[in-house]
Amino acid sequence: MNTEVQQEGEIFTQRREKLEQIRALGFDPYPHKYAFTHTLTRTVEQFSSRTAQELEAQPIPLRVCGRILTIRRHGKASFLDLYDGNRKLQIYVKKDVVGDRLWSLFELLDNGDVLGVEGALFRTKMGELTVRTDVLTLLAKALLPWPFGKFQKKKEGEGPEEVWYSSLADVEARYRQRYLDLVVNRDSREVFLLRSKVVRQIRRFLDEREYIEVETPMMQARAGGALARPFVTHHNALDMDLYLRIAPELYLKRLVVGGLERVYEINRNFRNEGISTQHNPEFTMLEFYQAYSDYRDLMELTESLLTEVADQVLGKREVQFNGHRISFDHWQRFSLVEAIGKFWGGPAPAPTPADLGTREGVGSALERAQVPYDHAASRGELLGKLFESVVERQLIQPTFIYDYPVELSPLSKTRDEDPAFVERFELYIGGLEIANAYSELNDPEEQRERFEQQAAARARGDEEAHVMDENYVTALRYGMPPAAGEGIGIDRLTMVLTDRHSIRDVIFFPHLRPE
RNA sequence: GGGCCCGUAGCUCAGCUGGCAGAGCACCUGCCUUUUAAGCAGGGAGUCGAUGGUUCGAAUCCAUCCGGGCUCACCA
Repeated sequence: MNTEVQQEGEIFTQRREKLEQIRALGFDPYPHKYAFTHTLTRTVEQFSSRTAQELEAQPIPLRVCGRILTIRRHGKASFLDLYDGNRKLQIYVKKDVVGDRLWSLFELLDNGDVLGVEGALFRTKMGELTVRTDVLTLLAKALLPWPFGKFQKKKEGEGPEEVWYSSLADVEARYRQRYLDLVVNRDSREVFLLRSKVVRQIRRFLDEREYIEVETPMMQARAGGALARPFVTHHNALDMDLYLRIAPELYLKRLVVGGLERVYEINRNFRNEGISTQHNPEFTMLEFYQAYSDYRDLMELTESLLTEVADQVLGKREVQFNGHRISFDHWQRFSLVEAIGKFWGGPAPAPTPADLGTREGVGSALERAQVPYDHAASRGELLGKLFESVVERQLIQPTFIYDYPVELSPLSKTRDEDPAFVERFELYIGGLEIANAYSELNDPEEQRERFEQQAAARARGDEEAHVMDENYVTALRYGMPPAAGEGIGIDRLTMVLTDRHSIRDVIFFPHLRPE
């Protein structure tokens, strides 16, 4: 949309003239506060069962406020609807009652204006709960028109009986002018209210288990803890480049070394990579660490956590996502190698664990699945590639995939039975990667070697390889208790719980303009 | 970055085999003191994303650019 054209437009000019007329009448179009007695939502919910007779016998005086949705003018008496983003309430304004001066003000009101109304409840002939206005107060004049659409009575069922349908459909406008979207698209508001509840329930769950919430640096001298390209910024006084963090992991584990045995952080990570319906350059991650535990404990914890979140936030354990019915009562677990065989979609027969035991075997499976791959890559890297292309999108029901190749996991502890693999799992729901967790590598010398291998990969041109972090190795040399840690993508989890298919629909202000 | 699609009134869109720029909602004026998608009567509103080209004539055809959506690749 072109904001300049809109602001030079006819409606804007008309409304500015009305604003001047309002001032000329002696009203402040932008007063400081309004002492309401009831929210619109509370008014509707509390008094919706009162009959006309009850309201007449026992008048309920109140002051309410909200945004004007529509005005139905009838000469010397009019109706308007106020809206608080949740419920709307009808207001009746009668010239005889409010007097000439307030009536003149009323005549200068438009939809979108924020209004306070003092009066008493009654029911109209048609039975609608309505405030009969004694005093009306303009609380904020809207100079630009709101894209309110039509409204429609909802049929039988849950939720408010009326639903407003927005005429704001343009996707870019919905993101750029989220404030409009939040008011006119009821669904949008509900997504963000639900997201807030998800975060609150996660905090409650972890707090109940003796976790403490912490904050670690967003700007780091080395961007570690994940395999991704960072954003670079510059500190002028120190004259040094700093990186926006790609993960808080290495700092959280330093805290575990420091005796904070259960820590979590819910905060932003920044990754300088592609933008898609599943990726925003900044995204919110829950990351938590639990000492004296391994990744299997975290699988249990994750099941409990997400089941409780579903219970508390949705009130049920089933959710519709992308045309699938997802149940938080049925959790599956497969090793990565197992999953490749089970979900194999290429020509029969599916590769067996033995087939996948060699680099050549994995390479031939990739060829049969017609997946192009780097022939210089190691077996573990090829396994990861094969898993992503063959299995990932098929993981609709909550599924843990465990035991990842060591090459892909420089911070994870290897399995005792097979050091080519690490104790790591990822959780998939609805085809989305929701969580990533592992038993933390706490052997400082092995960690140092892993970093060196990553440094070698980086030297070969892999920009996403992990950087060496001597300082972190030093922390491990003081002895980190055995621990397991996990990251859960809050944005993606919200997508699943709200049936949104773009990450932009669960972030208030998503990044919009790619290069 | 590749592929496909889109950009016309404040909003949602039609018009696109070239020939006076349209509809609904919103807005303005008038009437209307229990309406509720209020009603009735009248009216205003556009750099057709931008630039260049073809043409007697371009919203329409061509090229380039800008912005957006979906999708593939990389990533969580």
